[in-house]
Amino acid sequence: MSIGTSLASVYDPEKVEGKWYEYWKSQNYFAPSDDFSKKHFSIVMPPPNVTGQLHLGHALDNTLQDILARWRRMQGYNTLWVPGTDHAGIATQARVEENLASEGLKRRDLGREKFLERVWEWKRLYGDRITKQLSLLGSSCDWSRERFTMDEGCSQAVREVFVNLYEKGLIYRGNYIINWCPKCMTAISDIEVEHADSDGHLWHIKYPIEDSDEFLVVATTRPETMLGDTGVAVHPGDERYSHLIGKNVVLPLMGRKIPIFEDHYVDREFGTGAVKVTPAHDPNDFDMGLRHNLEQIVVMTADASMNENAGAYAGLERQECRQQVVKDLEAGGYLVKIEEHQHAVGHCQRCDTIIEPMVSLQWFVKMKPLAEPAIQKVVDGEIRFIPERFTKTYTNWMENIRDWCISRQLWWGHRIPVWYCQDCGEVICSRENPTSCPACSSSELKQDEDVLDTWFSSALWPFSTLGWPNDSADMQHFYPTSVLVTGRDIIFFWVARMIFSGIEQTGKVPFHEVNIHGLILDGQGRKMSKSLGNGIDPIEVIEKYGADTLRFSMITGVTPGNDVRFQWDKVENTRNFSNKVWNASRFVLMNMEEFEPIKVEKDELTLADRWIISRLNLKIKEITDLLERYELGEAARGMYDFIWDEFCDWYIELAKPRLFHPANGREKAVVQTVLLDVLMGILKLLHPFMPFITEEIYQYLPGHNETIMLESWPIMDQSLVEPEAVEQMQAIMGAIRAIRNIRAEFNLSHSAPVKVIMLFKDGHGMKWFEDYGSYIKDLAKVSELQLVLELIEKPRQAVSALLSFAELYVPLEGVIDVDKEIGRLEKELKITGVDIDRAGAKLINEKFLAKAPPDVIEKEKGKIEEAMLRKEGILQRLQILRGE
RNA sequence: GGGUCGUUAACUCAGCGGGAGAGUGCUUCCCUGACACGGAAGAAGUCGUUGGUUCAAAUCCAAUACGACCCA
Repeated sequence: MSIGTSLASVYDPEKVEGKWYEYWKSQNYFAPSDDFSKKHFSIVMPPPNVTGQLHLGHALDNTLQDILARWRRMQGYNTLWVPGTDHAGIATQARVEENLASEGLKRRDLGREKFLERVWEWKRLYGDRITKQLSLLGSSCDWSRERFTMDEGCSQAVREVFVNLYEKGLIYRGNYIINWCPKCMTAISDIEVEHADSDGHLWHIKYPIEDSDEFLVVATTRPETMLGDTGVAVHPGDERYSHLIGKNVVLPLMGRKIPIFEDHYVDREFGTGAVKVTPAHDPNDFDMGLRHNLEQIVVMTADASMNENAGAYAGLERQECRQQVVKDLEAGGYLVKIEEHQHAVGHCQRCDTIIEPMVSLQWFVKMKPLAEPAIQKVVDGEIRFIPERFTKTYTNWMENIRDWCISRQLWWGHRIPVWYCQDCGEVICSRENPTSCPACSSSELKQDEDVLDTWFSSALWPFSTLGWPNDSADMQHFYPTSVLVTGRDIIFFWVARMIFSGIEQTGKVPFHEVNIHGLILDGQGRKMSKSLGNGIDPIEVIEKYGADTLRFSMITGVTPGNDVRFQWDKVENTRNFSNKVWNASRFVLMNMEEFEPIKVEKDELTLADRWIISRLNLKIKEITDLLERYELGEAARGMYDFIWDEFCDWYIELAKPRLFHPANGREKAVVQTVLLDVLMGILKLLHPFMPFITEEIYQYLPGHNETIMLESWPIMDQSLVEPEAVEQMQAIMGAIRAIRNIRAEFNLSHSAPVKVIMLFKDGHGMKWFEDYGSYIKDLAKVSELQLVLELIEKPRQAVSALLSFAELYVPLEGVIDVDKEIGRLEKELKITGVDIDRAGAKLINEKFLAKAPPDVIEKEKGKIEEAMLRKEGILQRLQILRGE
């Protein structure tokens, strides 16, 4: 019994995948070699958040990286793929707080230290879970180099960068307007705010002019903020208001006198063309306030209720306050009108609470000096976005960037390395924890309570994971990394920040290419989210269908950068493909008995052999080129088509007779060799996409080595590509299809033998079929095949197919319905006519003849010739049938 | 308001200057010694609309409609 027959007829990934992953890991195949003389290929994994488990987006992201890593490794690159996780400050803290809440606890009940212990516990649990999931997916990352954004090395990098930027004056602390989340109780950066259109109102309010009966009407969407108004602005030169410039209004409800001034920011078309200015609670007003030296009056507390500056409204929650203010304005006769108005409202990315813009004391990174070189490197092509269009997304954002608020009023994260002297007020920022004040020697030092934005540490990931700021071997050999693979949703959050951080800290770009992919959507095209409950756990898919299937189904036929809808149908189809690969391999293995490896001579190869070998070599080139261009979707599809259609449906079928009824032992050995070689080539090409099944099959193949992972990536051998073999095979396939078509149309049973006569126009074509007529006999179930150059009498009782190189007849005495056959031919005649007209129109067009490239003209000539021949054949055939 | 992407067969999507493709579904036949998670054959599309460039446009350009997303 051969190996093949002992294999199950249905592939079961569950029995295979875990085993090989353990093997690969134990053999250390994922780690790069110490031989740093080889060209390197390195990727750092976008670190998943330790907030929970991986979703399909991570599965896609890591599949893409694993394909690139496995492929480059096989190509001989010293390949390093660094895995790791992100502490995800605000997100993780929120999850742990939720958890605490279920025990009736708040973080302040525990205190900073105890709380952090809880978070570390959480991190261990979910960090491990993520590691497990990445393993299940087959990720060939080097676990010995696994990192975490808050491990010692990364923390050292964070500290170094902070101090560095601080010393250069690129980090500063100050009172500026920031986005405050009243639920998370922390400042957040501009990009952590999500804007959503909402139906609101536009309140028109009268502001009386000081010492006058006149008044001015302002329009606002947020009347409660008027309590903090410190000015009214109009567009410069707006004649409606020019006489009021320099005067004051008396702020209703508060009685404060505030100035009227001009500013270009004001849109004269919006509302009344006059706006109230609240510098402490609106970013635009903040800027105007700075331009015109206005007072900033914060009227809210950290939980977004009104503070003592709100006078009588102190203590009210901001929504209640709004209602009360409107009511009071109305009572006082200040309310002119209320309009329906749609406007964008900012929400916290994490908890969806409405953001309160607020002036607050925070730490910032000065962005202009960092952004400029970061834009330049991309413009210069030192960093290339794939697809290219994301370059614009990146540069547009970088060009309009504002300073980055990096302090967070959280506990989970890197604590800001700044101390304040309690005695003299000195601010100390240093690499080592200070013990005494350098100014007054006091030991009363207090560290800043805040932590850094979680993206501050992610921004350093490509070099912090390689050992920076130490001059490590990994840093020397693997930095800059080769490519960054990530989703289009974090270009701003992460990619941009890695670029400017890398350039600033290491003097080099962190990577040369950025491969951006889209998002995984649900079957209806919606983003997967917790609230919709439409998320799919990759583990569920892996358990049902296997990791290879999940990987392959997510990327097949997907355009780079485009979103992907997750379809169970497609997963199932891919499962079928896995099974196809399995069974084709099983077939090959089943027929390996008595196989001794032989050296096959070229003239021993049949047409089918030469055809499949040619096709394989062309496929090697095609797949390699596609991978080079990051067209992984097309590459996967190319493998699918080649394996299923060309290898299984044609080559294996043609191999059968030679395996089952060989003329001699040598003939069988030849076909066995070709089958094995082609299968080996297929497995290697497929391995990066489907690592598990390819390893499993590989290990059964005669002559295999340790692992398919260490096999070299195939290279096209031009000497094995024979275009004539491909052409000849195509002609024969065409004839087979024509006969099968006739069988189907005339309901000839599978077992019914048919006779076929082929009439050739010349000996060249006939020769092709003489040598390989057996293909037609075998695959079209033809009992008798006559090849002729002349027919004494063309059979009337026959069905015909007109091929470009021959006329094909299937005599069907008694079976054929002449009228039906005439109808069939007339339809074909019409199609042929269209072909002739189209090609003909081109060929009589002088401009076409003058301007089109010669090969295109030749092609058109060929088409028309071929169609004319077919037409002639059809006409003759019709004559015969009609008995004319 | 600015920007990006999409609009191709019933559905989900490839293709992106020279004869409309795949998978699923549908119709017909077939358990033919790898696979019914299979094989064979077939039906099915004025490639959103309107202009333009070109010998040639699903493919390039410009408008436009609709949908999705991003930024403000």
